[in-house]
Amino acid sequence: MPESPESQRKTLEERHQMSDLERLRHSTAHVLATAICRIWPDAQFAAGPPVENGFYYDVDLEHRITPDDFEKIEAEMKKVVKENQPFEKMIVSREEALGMAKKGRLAAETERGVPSQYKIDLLEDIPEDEEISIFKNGEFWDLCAGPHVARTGNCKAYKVMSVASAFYKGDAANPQLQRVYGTAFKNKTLLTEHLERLEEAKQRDHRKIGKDLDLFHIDESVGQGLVLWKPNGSVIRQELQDFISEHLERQGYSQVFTPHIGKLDLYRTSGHFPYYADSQFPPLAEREAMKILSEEGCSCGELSNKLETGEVAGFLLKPMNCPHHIKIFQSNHHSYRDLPVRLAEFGTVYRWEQSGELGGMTRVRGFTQDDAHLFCTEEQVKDEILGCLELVKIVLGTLGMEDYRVRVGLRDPDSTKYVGNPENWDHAENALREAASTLGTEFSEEPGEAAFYGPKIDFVVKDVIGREWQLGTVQVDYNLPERFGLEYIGPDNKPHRPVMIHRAPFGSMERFVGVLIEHFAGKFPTWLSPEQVRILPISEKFETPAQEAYERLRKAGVRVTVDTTAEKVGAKIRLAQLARIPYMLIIGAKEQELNQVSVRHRDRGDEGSVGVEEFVEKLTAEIRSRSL
RNA sequence: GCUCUUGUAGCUCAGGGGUAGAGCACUUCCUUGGUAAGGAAGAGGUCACGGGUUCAAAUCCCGUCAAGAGCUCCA
Repeated sequence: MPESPESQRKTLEERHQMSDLERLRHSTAHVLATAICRIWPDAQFAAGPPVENGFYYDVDLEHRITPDDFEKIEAEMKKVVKENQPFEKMIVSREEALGMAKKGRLAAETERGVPSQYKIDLLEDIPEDEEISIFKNGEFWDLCAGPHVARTGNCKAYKVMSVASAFYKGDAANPQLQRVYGTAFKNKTLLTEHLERLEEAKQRDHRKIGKDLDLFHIDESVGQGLVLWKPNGSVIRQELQDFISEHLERQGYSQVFTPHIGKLDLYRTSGHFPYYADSQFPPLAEREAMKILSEEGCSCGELSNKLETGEVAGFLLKPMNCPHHIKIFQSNHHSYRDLPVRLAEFGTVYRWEQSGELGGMTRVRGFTQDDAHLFCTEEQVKDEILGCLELVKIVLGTLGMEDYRVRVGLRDPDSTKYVGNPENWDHAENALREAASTLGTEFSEEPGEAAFYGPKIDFVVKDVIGREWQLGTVQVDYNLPERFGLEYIGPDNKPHRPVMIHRAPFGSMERFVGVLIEHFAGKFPTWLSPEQVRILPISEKFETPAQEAYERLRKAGVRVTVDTTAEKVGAKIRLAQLARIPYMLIIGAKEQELNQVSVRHRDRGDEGSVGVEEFVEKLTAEIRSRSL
């Protein structure tokens, strides 16, 4: 995640550890600023750091920079590079720096009538004991701690990528600046390679592949962020559910089903309402109450107030499954001998995500979690967490997703959004930390990433554009058992409070499948492929043997079709390839005579001909083993 | 939610003040073939929606809705 440098100020020491590439990109950011400054001298610059795939510079400017301007900016950058200006560092006192900023001399080529306002502000953020430096390239002077490459001539492989807006210092209360993104590499070859990679990544985008392969559809008239799973996508989802269900069975889970709504009071108890009302769909008021209120001429605002205070009863589309599962747990008395109780449900939840956040399947407003809640004793917590982690590892391993990172989300000591007592938090955080250390994978502890009710372990993967997505998650919760007054009877014949664990190995089916589409670039392993085999008769004459092979495969439970169109095999193969179908069976005179089929694999190509029985045997073994 | 960009056939896109165009997909016919595109004909669109300007709007302006990128957010 590109952090804004202001909010996460780097120490000078950290800055000097900048890699060569970061240094180059940082310098190229200065070249960009120099160019922009020459084209629009009234430009006011804020910060311009290197980021994961390049750099950006934030600029406040009357003129709206559009992609049409990129060529002009790049041409001006080229001149700056050609001038081969040395980057010179000058140590100045705070007063000198402030003086320059007031004359508009910072992030500029000359003194200007107006002060360099953002630089003045940034100056204030520099700690008293830190040295203040100006970096000059040619006439362009900028407040900057460096480090830089030797000369602008080193920055010869760059590209202005995009322009977007960003809040100054990442705070929505601040003015919005234009953030110009660029990238830079040591040489043109590396730059070209990078651009090609980006182009490839575009081809893997789950929104594109989802359309090409008919996996899902999002319809304007249904609503933003509400995914319609088409038949092909549904096959994948169902296969994933069956897969995980086998492991749930093995691990002693019980499957449950619960409705999509619950009374507001339920969520008052859980703390989700009205505390998180902004991120929920608005409540549904009861019909009778609505009628009375409308007769009284009650406004929407009043209604929503009455719903919040509880004067009017209503229901909420569930933002989480936990309260329902808790009520299942509470519907029986539990002995310590019953624990752990593990309740699993593919539970659909609804959250009112900001419109600007929605995208494809990875950020949606209605989604199905492969959810479960474990109710256990304090002593069982650790083993149960390990069981959950095992599940996540099985999921990621089976799908060949190796490129993930593990994040232990802890509470932010400075925030007040967390509920529950600090002692329980310490317990829970320690339990997770211990469990994470048994993973055999590196993990990072990140304060502030905890859920409001407890700490968690997240498995985070990147999508094609480098954005990170939380998939699998395991969360320890001491809070909800407290709020709902959960208990079990211990060996001492006294009531005790159980601990709750929330976990979802996939996270949500929508997000997981979205990421999975990109992971496989649409080439799902056979067991997940919506269409596993397509039979391609060479001409109409061979439709009978094709039909026989089809029936045989159907009987074996294979998802198979026959392409009977009046096309040549070449065309049929092309379509099957585009549909990423794992196996094509070609049947012509030769095969008919030998009672065989010619096997073509989408990646391995022609694999020669075999008898149908033999093919069915190998294929079903491949599917059963869920091999990659 | 904010800023910018975009919205034309099922898909990918061209065009652009004088009432619509290509390729693919679709339908029908011809072709009966050997590992990534055989041929012909046909059908398909209130140019996202609602206003405004104009003799005339798909085209210009405003609003709404939706999508994309980034920011903010994400129990």
